[in-house]
Amino acid sequence: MAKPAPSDLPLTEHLVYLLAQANREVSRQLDERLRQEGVPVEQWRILTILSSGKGLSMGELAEAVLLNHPTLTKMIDRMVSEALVYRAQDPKDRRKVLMYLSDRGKALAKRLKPLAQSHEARIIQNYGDKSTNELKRLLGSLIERSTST
Amino acid sequence: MAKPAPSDLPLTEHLVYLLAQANREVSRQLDERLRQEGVPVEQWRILTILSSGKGLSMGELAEAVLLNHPTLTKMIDRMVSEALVYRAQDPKDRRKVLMYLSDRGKALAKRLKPLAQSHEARIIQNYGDKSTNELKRLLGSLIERSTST
DNA sequence: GACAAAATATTGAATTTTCAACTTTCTGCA
DNA sequence: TGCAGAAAGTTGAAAATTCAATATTTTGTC
Repeated sequence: MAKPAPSDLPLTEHLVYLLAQANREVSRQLDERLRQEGVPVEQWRILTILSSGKGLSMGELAEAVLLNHPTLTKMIDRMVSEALVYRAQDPKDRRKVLMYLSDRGKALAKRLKPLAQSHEARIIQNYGDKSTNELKRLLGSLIERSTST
Repeated sequence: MAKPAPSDLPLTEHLVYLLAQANREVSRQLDERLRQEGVPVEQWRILTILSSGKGLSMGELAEAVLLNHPTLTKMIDRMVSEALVYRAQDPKDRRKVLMYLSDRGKALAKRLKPLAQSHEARIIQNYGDKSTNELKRLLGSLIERSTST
């Protein structure tokens, strides 16, 4: 038998472990860059997604930035107190809160963009354009299958 | 130009985002299974890696299970109080602490094994053997490049 | 139209994680 | 040998996250 039975899979060969390890490492590298602006990766995601200018509800935002609702609420509280974002009530559905970037938030998002860009570029440079794209493709389709089922 | 400049990359196409998303989703699925034994994913990693029987120092363990030192110390404190693991001083280097599984820990690790195995099997079943292996290969080599530089 | 159930977001308490500082032991070198 | 600095692990306080419970608004149904 060439491959060990799945039950004998060492920790480091589980997909769930490899994903955690790769995520940790790559996030840490981005974090290092963002640190010069004092922004954690989660806030970078929030700032980036809100950059489109379209107001997002807390629910949509939580989903998009991969945070649970209460965690997001508190992170947004912090960002509001730093005047990076603001809340507005959705006129169509008054249960909803729509989030927008303030001018300060927009300016910060703009400063962050080249940092994230150079991070991505560095990965591509080290790892290869082809591998990177193939990896992204596989991750995308894994996510698609996972979140639907 | 077929591809947008990297600076225009939407959030969801950044590698760092795709990794976070895939990790979150796959970890959540494993977590669901482990929940029946009341074990968080991090403790599953600890129990699994210590299953070999070889004592690991806190430093080695932290590295292996992707946790910072103080976080690991406190998680081990909890596991010690549940009598799943125990500490022993390394006779070769008295600064070091070697961690081992107790009988209770070994029994728990044994019960967890099929849960993790069936999780992995389910991914392979949904996603395909070929894609899964290719994804693992790419993640492995990304990690290799990332952690060395 | 009224009311039960669902959807949205927040809150407060408890748990967990992180950061910086500390203790102990070991290593290298004068 | 003795001592300065490095390595390993822990600790306490502060910060962040999570869970369960709550408040408000909307939806669907009779």
